[in-house]
Amino acid sequence: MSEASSPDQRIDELRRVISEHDYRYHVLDQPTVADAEYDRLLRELLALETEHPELASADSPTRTVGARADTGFAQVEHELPMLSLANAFEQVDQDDDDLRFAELADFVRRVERSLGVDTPEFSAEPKLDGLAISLRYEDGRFVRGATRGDGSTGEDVSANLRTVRAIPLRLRGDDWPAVLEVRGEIYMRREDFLAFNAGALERGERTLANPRNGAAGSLRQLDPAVSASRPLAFYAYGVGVVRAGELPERHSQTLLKLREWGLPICPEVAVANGLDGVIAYYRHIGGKRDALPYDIDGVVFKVDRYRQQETLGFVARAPRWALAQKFPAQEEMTRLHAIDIRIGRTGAATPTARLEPVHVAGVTVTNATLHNADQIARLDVRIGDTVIVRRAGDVIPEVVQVVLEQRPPGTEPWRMPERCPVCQSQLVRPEGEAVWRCSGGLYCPAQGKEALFHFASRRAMDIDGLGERLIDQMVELELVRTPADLYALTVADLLEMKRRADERDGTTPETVRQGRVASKWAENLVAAIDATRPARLARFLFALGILQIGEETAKSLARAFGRFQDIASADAVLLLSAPEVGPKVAASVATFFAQAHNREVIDALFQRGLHLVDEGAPDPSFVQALDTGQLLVNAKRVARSDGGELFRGVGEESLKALAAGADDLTGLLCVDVEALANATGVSSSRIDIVRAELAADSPWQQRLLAAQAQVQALRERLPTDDAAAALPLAGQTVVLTGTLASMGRDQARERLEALGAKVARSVSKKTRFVVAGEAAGSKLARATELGVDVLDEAALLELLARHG
DNA sequence: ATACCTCGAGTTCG
DNA sequence: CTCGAGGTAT
Repeated sequence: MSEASSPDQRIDELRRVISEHDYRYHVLDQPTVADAEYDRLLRELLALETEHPELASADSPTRTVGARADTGFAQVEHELPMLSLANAFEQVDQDDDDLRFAELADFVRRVERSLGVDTPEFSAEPKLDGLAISLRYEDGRFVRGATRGDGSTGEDVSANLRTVRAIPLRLRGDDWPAVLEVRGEIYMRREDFLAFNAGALERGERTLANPRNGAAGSLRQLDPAVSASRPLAFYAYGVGVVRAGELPERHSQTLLKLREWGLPICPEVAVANGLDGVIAYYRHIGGKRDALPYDIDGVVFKVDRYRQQETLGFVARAPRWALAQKFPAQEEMTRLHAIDIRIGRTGAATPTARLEPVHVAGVTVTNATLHNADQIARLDVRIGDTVIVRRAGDVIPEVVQVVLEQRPPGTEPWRMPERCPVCQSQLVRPEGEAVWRCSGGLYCPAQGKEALFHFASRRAMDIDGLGERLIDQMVELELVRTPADLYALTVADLLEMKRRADERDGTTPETVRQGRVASKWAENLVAAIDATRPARLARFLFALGILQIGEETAKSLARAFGRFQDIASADAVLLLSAPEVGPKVAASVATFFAQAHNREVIDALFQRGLHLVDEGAPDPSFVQALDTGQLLVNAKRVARSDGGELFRGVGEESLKALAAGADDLTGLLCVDVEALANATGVSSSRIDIVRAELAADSPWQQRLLAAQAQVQALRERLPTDDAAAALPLAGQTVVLTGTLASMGRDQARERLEALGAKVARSVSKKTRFVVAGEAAGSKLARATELGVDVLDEAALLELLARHG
């Protein structure tokens, strides 16, 4: 590169070199210069062009941004319409390939029959999730680019397309047709999309919803400078109008030609033979879908030979020689019609989006959770919005984002209603919590129903046949209000209820019209309820639906106390010492049993024959830890969580030392301060504080004395012989994942728990081992990652057998 | 105080 | 499965 060259020579040379680098980067995917060097060349060219405006050129690789379009885009009629492809969907839940790919198989068979060919050849390529465009080249120069529009008329977005580096402004070589229309897809690489959004977030600008929207939105910018700032990419996948004889005989060869001319072609394109070939290709691309640097929504198959394409022709507007085989979509856009409030068992008010039905990942989605009011505010979801719905990870649909461009005018931010939609009670949000709750409690039918449903559910009392519909009817016809009412039901009650429900709904079942009465279901239900009368303590505790008490905590309480009555009457100060129980949980339990209406329901249950079959002795280590010192410590924690303060300035160590020095509470109240101070090393001023707060008829004195009596009662119930052999898996945490052939997960869990193991839900480094069945997923991966032992089903069975 | 680790609770569709 | 929050270990 000579220093002496004139500006126009240097400009020519730079343009040539930069174009070559663009080609190597975008088409060959083999860059030969570092980004910095490329940028330097580009800057030099830009400087020269600015300095010598007379040497400017529309197809300079600087892609100097064109003028802003004020009035929108000109309409462009496509000389040859841009086709839409027939879509085929994989039938999920089908093992047989012929059924899974029924539409694809039909397509291939139709092609075979029409052509009289045995194994037709298809050009196969991924279907990029972007925006289809058409580029027009005249004498090798880019003259115009347009969106697909409705297929026959699109919008002229030439100025924006000129800023896309992957689109050549001049074709390479010299054997191109005088007029060439290239069809292809504008898209955004995932990586570029993420980087762009990260940058936008930093600059406080609006982020793009997803790569597809990013590509489409960027092209429709009136100001090309905005397009230029977006990381757009392009792949060509076909041609529009060309004169006969100017192209090869096959589509796949045309793509190679386009590549020679400098147009980027997706490297995944291939030729597939017959049905087996196209299915294999679909699988191949599906398998590397996540590894591809861009989003795709399927693959496209086109009959490769143009001659054969002509024979097949068109149906309506879709070619009979091409088919798009779609992957199950992971994200879709749809309209949000309304936001409903659901009231859960605990009164939690959960907003739910009611959506225009849309296919996502193989199912039709009509509802999606919005979690809570904060989430709605964060997304700024409004009624009437177009939203993007995703089935994340597994199954549960969620609203990911609002498409602001499509927001109808006149919308307002959504607000949580003031009253419960079911019982009209005030909705309140406890301080520091994210959820709003209906304050109606059991008065609220929604909460009552949910409480009943929970009571009857499989993991609680497991009342077979008592489902949501039946509970709805029972509550609405005022047959049942609380779980206790279930145990008073008779077959006659149920039949009467059914009759009234049918009457109310105006439905008369076939059996009634025939003058018969179907009563089997009612007999079964009464029997199912009766079967739950002998109940297990932990399940019953869980079934009561105490806030914060799930299965695990219920088990922990059951094990620690051994007897229902001792839990129901326990002070929070005792509860706090049970494993996994802290101040919040302890308060929740104590409050529940302090409520008169809860006690009434429980009494009624016992009166109607419910009894606990597995009550036993309390857990020795739990009871032993509950000495006077621990009671004082617990009292201090309980007081603090109530927002108060007890034994201010006296630490836990000091409290324990004092209790130890004074034997018990009574001793602590009577003993000589000086002597105690000497014996324990706790300052007499601290002892005074403790004693002042435990003064006669102070509430805490009453309470702690009662608590001490409760502990004493537990002590008396401790097992006399300590021969209770240690369980083989005591203290070990294990995790189950995947499907076991020989037993259900619940059964495996019970058997492991019977050996003393704790069966947790997630894997951590504290997990002793993971049992991995068939189709184990992320938990197995995590176990491997953390180096946790993994047992297969055979090893589990062996372990269970070894320990009886 | 902080960093895990678990649990509780709510969730959709067929 | 995910989120939030409670509990415990450090």
